[in-house]
Amino acid sequence: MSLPHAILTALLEKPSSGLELTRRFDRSIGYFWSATHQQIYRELGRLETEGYIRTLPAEQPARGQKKSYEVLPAGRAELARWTATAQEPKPLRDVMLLRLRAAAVVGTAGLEADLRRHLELHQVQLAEYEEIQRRDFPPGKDTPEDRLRHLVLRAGIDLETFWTRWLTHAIGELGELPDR
Amino acid sequence: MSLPHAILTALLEKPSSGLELTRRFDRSIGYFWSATHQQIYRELGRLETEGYIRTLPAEQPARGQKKSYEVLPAGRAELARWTATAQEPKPLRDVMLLRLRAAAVVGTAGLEADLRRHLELHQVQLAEYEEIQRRDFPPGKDTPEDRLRHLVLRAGIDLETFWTRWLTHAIGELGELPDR
DNA sequence: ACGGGTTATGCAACTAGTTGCACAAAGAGT
DNA sequence: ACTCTTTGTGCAACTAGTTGCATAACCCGT
Repeated sequence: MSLPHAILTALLEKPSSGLELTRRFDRSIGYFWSATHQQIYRELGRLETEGYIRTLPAEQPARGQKKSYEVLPAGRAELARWTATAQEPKPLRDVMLLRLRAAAVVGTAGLEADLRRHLELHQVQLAEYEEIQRRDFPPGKDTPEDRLRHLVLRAGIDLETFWTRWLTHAIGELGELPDR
Repeated sequence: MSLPHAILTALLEKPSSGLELTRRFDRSIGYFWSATHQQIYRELGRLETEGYIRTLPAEQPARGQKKSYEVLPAGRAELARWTATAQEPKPLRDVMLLRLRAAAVVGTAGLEADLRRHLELHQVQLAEYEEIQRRDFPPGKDTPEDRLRHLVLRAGIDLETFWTRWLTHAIGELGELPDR
């Protein structure tokens, strides 16, 4: 149950409309907590009725009818509470690993092509993260906020590095196996 | 939609009853695809009506009434088809990363303790994987099946290694930050 | 033979996330 | 003026996973 908290975080970083949030959930926050616009609109509605957020007084009343939201004190308190609450790490759940395990019993036919495709996707993602790191975290930037956000980015970089290495290794192993 | 395929894989490795499957989903397969017994029983029912598995002719008819299932040819074919089908990697979704990002706006109070707790959990998991590696994959074992399963285990080991390193680093960074 | 734990199976309700579609307004091209 | 695309908002239905509970049999000590 973390989507509301992801939205509160995003809105605290910058008050936004539903669509703006959707855009930011396609990058930035979305890199580790993705959400579709439908989820976001639904959740904005809930957060509003719970008194955690409110619509910003519209500058142009109902013209292009873009509704912007901001976080209320209760919302900030709830986010702080949630952040400090212990949570269980959710167990790994990965389809590719399952497919490899299945391949051990039904054969590896068709697997290698998709391993290569995934490798490329992860390489692209890694490059994107590294670009963000260059752009947003040059040596000087280290306010506490920067450090925390950089930490999160580094997790992304290290994870993508892990996947590219592992997939490269897996493709190598698969090549040595007799086809079945 | 991978649970049925996880079950087919498990049943091909060894025909089992619902409870035996549940046990194996607490280790082994469960390390990368977890499931509760309720999910498993429900799915066994579906797989049976679809003609992918069948109950083994009971040795003692309805005594302790333990029902064992085995995979039918159609089930094996379906698993092979699924294994060869390209799939999109699902985007990362991690609560701890989200909490760090939230901490950048509402403060880090209460975070460090849970980071330490997670570090310990990941260290335990890593040790468990390494034990399995020692036990199940000594140098000689390298039939194709072994190599594939070892590959999966290594992904687990490398992932846990990543998390322990990253969490250690994160705890260090947090220590340097002024409390808020 | 009786109460208490363990083994084994399963239903029902709930929650979170996904998919598919709908609709209205604004701007852009003809 | 009039279709066409884009922007922005949102509902409804579906799917997968989780939680809570129910049931029955067997096993064990008293």
